[in-house]
Amino acid sequence: MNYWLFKSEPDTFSITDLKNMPNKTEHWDGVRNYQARNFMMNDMKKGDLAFFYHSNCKIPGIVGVATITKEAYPDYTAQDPKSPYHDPKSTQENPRWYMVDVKFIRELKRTISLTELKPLKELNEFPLVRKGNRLSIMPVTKKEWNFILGLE
DNA sequence: GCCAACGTTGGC
DNA sequence: GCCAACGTTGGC
Repeated sequence: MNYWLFKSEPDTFSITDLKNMPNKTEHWDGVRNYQARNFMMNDMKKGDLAFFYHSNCKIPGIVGVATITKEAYPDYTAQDPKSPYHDPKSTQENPRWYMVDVKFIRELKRTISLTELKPLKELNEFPLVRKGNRLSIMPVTKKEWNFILGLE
């Protein structure tokens, strides 16, 4: 099993929004970055666990845990001209972008903030705390996963 | 709102 | 295939 971190802007889609979805599940559309897409397509499996991270907000940090319930399939918003995620280069025959389904598991008892995570030497290799990191989906090692949950 | 860091685009 | 220009991300 693999571990992941998903970034989301709470103003757009928060952990609470995920919890309130029917079946507490939502398709993770709008990923338009090849590295993040490749993680989904190549390595993400049903049953994998993921941190839910709030970005671009007052206190950026990890706020919850989710799981993958459906493996990569074409992101249809890329073919929808009305969608903000529309990509004219993506077609039905040759979809450029993919998404997975993500299900809410739980909220953390508290937000584990980016500020708190940054100086921890156990997380030196964790992409999230690296300067200039912009990945919206990133892998988390088992060690990092357990370490971070231990901070809760 | 600023801006550094980064990814993507497209001309050559 | 290089790289400048541009757009976006996301912390602060």
